[in-house]
Amino acid sequence: MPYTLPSPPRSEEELMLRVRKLAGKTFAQLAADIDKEVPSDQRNAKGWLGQLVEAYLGATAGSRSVPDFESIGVELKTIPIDATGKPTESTFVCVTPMGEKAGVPWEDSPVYRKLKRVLWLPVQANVPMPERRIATGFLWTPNDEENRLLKADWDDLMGMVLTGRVDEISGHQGEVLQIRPKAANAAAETWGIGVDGGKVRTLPRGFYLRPAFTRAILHEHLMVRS
DNA sequence: ATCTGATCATAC
DNA sequence: GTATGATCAGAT
Repeated sequence: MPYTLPSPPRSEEELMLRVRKLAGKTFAQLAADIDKEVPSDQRNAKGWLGQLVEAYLGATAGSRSVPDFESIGVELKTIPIDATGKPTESTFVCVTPMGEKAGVPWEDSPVYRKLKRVLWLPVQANVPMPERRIATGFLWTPNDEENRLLKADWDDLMGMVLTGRVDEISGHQGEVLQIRPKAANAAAETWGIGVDGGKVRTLPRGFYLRPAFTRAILHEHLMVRS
């Protein structure tokens, strides 16, 4: 029986019913279910996996700046994990604000809002796309400690952005949250803040969660090895 | 083996 | 260019 693409979930419970149906499936199976083709070269289809899962679960946000499941305020994050359950990649959160929004307090920050309620969906990494399996997804809200760590990094990093030192930021900074390039290529430019407080052209960047942080989240919620 | 900086696709 | 979805690949 073919799977019909669902309307947006009306509750977290409804969403998690769909998530449970995904557990254990391969992307070959999932793609066949909803009549899509697995791309032959994932170097040219980096976002395909996430977009397929969005369609399957009834996400509607597209490229708009709203949660994937807008009506229930849930953000979907697929996360690649190796055979031991460790994330193999960092997790993109949002673009680093460098305009008027750069100075907002943590509770009003795009990082805080994005991570307020997340559906984590681990996906097997390091195997060909058709064979990659989806694991058990779970809902997450940062606990007090996680929130404290995130806020500390936000404050530190945005302090540099606000004082015109964005070009001095490297991916080494930040305990759980880092700032790295997020652009079509290294020649891309956006407006940032200069040392004199004026506007300067600079490379667009984004906030990413370090793998060690997401690994801890997975271990809190799932039974995984090492 | 891990991490940072760079990159790919698509919609608007 | 900005937003969404991420992974690639060279450096360490």
